[in-house]
Amino acid sequence: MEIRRADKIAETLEQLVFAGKYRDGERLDEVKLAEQFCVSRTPVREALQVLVAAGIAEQIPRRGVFVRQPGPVELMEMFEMMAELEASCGRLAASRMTEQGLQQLAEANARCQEAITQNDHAQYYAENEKFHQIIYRGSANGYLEKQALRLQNKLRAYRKMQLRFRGRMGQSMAEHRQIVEALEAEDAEKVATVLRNHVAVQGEKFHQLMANFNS
Amino acid sequence: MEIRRADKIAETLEQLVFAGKYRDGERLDEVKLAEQFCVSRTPVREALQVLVAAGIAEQIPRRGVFVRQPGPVELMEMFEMMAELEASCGRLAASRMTEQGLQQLAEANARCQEAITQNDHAQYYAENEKFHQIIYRGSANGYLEKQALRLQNKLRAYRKMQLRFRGRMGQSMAEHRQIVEALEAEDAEKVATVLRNHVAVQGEKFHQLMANFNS
DNA sequence: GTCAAATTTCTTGTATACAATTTCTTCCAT
DNA sequence: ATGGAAGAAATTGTATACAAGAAATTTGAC
Repeated sequence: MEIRRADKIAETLEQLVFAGKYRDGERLDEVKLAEQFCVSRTPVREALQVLVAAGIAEQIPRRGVFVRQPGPVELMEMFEMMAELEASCGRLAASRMTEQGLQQLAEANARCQEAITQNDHAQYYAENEKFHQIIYRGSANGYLEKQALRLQNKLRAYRKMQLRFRGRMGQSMAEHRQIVEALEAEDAEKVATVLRNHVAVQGEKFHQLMANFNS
Repeated sequence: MEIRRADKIAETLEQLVFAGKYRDGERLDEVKLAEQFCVSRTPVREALQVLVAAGIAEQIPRRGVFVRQPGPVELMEMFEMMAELEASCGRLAASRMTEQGLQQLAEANARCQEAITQNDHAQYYAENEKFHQIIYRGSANGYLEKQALRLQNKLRAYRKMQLRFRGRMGQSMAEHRQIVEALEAEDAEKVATVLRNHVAVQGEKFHQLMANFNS
């Protein structure tokens, strides 16, 4: 798989954009990138098409493609949608999660806890993501799972910032336990509510402010 | 906008695939399409990239791109996600919908009713879609709105089948009124629940069957 | 000196040529 | 006949060449 150079370039560019290597509105020069990757313009152009289709960049005909970093409003919107998606996954998982899935959740939670006691942020992020991914999987809806994974990936860089707050990791763990309890009790509404709040955190109020401001 | 021939080709191909012009797994021949569209392979290839990125087709390196029509399982999954997205939109709209939005809903509903009395299916479909789109908009979350519109578009062809059942239009209208009432009462949970059931219809039970079957 | 029109340069979009790999066909041995 | 290897044909991926439009620069008029 992936003998195509264009795919590798697309992946690399995507990571670079997510890593904030390019500013919002910055033009992605085909010839420069071609030189940089030691290929012709053709595979570069195909890679750019992928970025455009993914909403990472915008194409203006006869002008070029420009990276599109989400502003604060769009970011809040994305977080809010993430919260809703997770709530949906949780609701469905409540009645569909297998015994095995619940066990995986417990294990992931244990590893989260361990990361906290060792104060290993990077490890916590990784295990926290896995915890949520298990819930996506638990929805037994492959399409929903895929969309949730996509958005989780898009928000990764920003989620890290948000979790730097003191004590957030500890509170997050407590919420994880609540989530697992609700899943074990198969209480769909509670799972959804707790998960939504867990992900949204301060997003809701911020967004309402924005919405009122715009309308 | 859209001076690029590749974009026009992508749009056309997308419509053709949605219209069921291509079977699942069918290969999209670059040279044939190039002839068909009277262009070289280059714009055709760019168009195919777009389809692949949109999940409409799949690319196997050095083999070609093949259309990927959703099977019954994936379709149910998509319908389920649509129901969840609509529920999310409705929940958020409950507290954010403007007076103007509510009025637009009433108008759309009136046009739906008129289409029913005239037994104009096509018109009903169109107005029904608008009704839901107003709710997406009402979520005051542009990102969520966009995703909802995307999925609505993807499911259009299949939704039409589903609504052919006798009496479905009438029941659908009754549910619409329930939704508007709940929105006016700003009862977020009720809006979400009614909308979810409105969209899901028979999907839930079918899917649980599948989920149990697979695990 | 400033503004505008024209020309030049640069960039994107498309066509074509070539390379690399896969698939199909043919031919031969068993 | 069947199975496999070798070669031919076809198809994708990439490079390069060309065309068309946009941006930049120059030139000229006032």
